[in-house]
Amino acid sequence: MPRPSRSSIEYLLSDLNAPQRTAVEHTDGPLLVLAGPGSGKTRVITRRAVHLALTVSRPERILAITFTNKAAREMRERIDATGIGEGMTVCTFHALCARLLRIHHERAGVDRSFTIVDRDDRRKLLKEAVVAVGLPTEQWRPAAIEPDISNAKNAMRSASDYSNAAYDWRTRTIAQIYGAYEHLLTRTACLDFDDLLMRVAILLREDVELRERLEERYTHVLVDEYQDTNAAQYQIVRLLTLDRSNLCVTGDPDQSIYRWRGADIGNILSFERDYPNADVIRLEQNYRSTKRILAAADALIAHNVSRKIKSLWTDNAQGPKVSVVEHESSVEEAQSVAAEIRSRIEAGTDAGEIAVFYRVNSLSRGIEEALMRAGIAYTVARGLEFYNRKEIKDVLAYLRILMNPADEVALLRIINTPPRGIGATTVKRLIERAIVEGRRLMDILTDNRDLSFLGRGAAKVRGFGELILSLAPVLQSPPGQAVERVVSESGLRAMYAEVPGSIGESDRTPLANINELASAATEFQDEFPDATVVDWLEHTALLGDADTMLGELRAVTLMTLHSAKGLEFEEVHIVGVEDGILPFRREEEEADEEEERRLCFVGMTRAKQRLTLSHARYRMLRGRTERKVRSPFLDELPEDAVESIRQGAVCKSSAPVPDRGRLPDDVALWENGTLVRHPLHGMGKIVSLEPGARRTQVRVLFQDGDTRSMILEFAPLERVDFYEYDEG
DNA sequence: AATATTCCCGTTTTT
DNA sequence: CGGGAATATT
Repeated sequence: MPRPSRSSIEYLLSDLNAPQRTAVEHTDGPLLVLAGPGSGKTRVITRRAVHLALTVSRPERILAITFTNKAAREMRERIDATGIGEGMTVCTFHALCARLLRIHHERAGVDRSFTIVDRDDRRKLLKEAVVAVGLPTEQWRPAAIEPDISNAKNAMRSASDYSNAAYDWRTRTIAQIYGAYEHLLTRTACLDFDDLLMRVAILLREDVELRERLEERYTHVLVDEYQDTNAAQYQIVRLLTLDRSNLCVTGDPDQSIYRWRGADIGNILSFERDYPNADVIRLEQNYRSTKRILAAADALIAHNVSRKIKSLWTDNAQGPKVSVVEHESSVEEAQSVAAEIRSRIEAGTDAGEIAVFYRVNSLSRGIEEALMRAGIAYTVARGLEFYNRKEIKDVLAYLRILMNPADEVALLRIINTPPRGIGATTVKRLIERAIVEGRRLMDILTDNRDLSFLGRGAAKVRGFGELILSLAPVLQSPPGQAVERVVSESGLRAMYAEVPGSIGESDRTPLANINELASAATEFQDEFPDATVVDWLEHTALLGDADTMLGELRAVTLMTLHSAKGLEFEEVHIVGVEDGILPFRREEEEADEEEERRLCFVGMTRAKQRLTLSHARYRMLRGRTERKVRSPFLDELPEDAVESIRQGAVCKSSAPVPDRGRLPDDVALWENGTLVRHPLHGMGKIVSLEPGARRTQVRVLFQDGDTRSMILEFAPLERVDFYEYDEG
């Protein structure tokens, strides 16, 4: 370990302001860092970790916990860059818990080979639980009960706790389902995301010896985004720092936007009560936004009551006023945003520095259409991501079943994928047999016993059992090779080789995705040479959506206000700032006004230079045009930082948007082989053309060798003549 | 077993 | 309006 040299510590502190420096140099006892947006929080937390490692502790004895993989990775990289991070534990809550449960599975009472199930699988199991309890799944939809059970777990309430506290018909029924669900999880040796936290919280509470051992190991614990911790996470943190209290939490109550997921803003608000001798440091200088943007955001959030007062300030320029724009309709709003973006790009702003935020995903469609028409490249950061793709889940299911033979969800997923003639009836018989004999489904398949009760299906099932047995050794090989073998020997590769790939914006074929998964596994094994398949599976299970979406494309980014947290852009447009949308309100329900205000605050503070909030008088929602009223939040913004505009002004002053939303007149002449030019991809040739009701899907082979599919009505394609093509 | 059709439902989603 | 899932159809 390098000695704490004077120069390296000087270096750590050199570019920090006074409160940042105090936070970094603080070494003993509880510390709360209230960090406003853009105040250099990540810098502080990483420097602090390194500083501790250099002075009063050692890297191996420091634990830094984040919420997202992205944050963990970022912190890890920054720490590594100092050369002093080796051996430090930097990970997400969930990764930490998964690791602890894997190591201490016996004490925790979980199967050593447990599988971590994602939301889809959880819903499948929930559905099965509803059926098991004998209730109709239409009335007790898994998606509707899921939050109840998830919240219960986040609050560390077991099925029996829940049952005891049940107060009406609905909660009593859910208690039953919860019980059945837990039973299923145990039988299939699965844990959901919430279990990871709850189990560890309980383990630490009950197992004093283990708790003491862990606290002994980690002299200092750092927790990022503390405002988003739930009860289980609170317990874990608390129990890890019970004696020493060397706990540093950073966060911002004003950016707590996950209450609906169990986050308890009270955890950060009452930190000083929980840790009476806590020091509190406020990071109030903002390095991101202009004075006006900050003033507007600050005035908005000042309307909240449950918060800790901060006085945000910045040395940055005054900047242009924040625009509040009223439009007649949502269509005009979208067009106006597109026009504004276009002129900003023409003026030299990098498209990747521009973002459009909205409260609900359904608002993205209109924006997308307008951007398409204007020929502006964009990406939508949406929920459906890589690891949720069917083909990916198929591959992973094979590995899961090899690791955890009790994993019925995985087994049922692949028993007939690729199709091997094992139909619904056969599966049903197998399940019945498993229940009757009280054995695992998998054992019946692989025990090589009499399968004659299956009739015609017997041979197929036996074949499948043999396939699984023959694949078993891949668990011993490195992840990359394991994936490779599974993909080829299961027949998945052959199966997906024939699928042409989904039509739509994504040009990735399932096969390409599978290959990418294989290379991801190989990369993983290169990075961690000792890693097993089990390690890699765990890694993938804990990898979220947000991790894959961050493409470094030079495109305008569209995303929800929630996913905007932690990011920053030169120019931000927030659309649909209307009562009922932001703040969001459901019928018969009250809006959580303070949380919605925080959400708006988060969105506004993402902007560095320019910020526009817009609303429309009429908006098409769920196929109906609704009358909309501007959000009350808009009236909370200070007049001197804001400029209110009625739709006309902006639209007229900016250049008209070229309307590409129509087919070219000579579309009848467009056919396979037609030569085209695309502003981004250059010359190409149409290789397929499928007219649809509203859209004509074309695939174009470009000169760079790539084939891309696009919508003829919207794509900025130009027809070119043969001789031009030769020259180009 | 794969495809067509109808029906239902509708926030946000770090892991 | 549009996606997903459950059902109907060949």
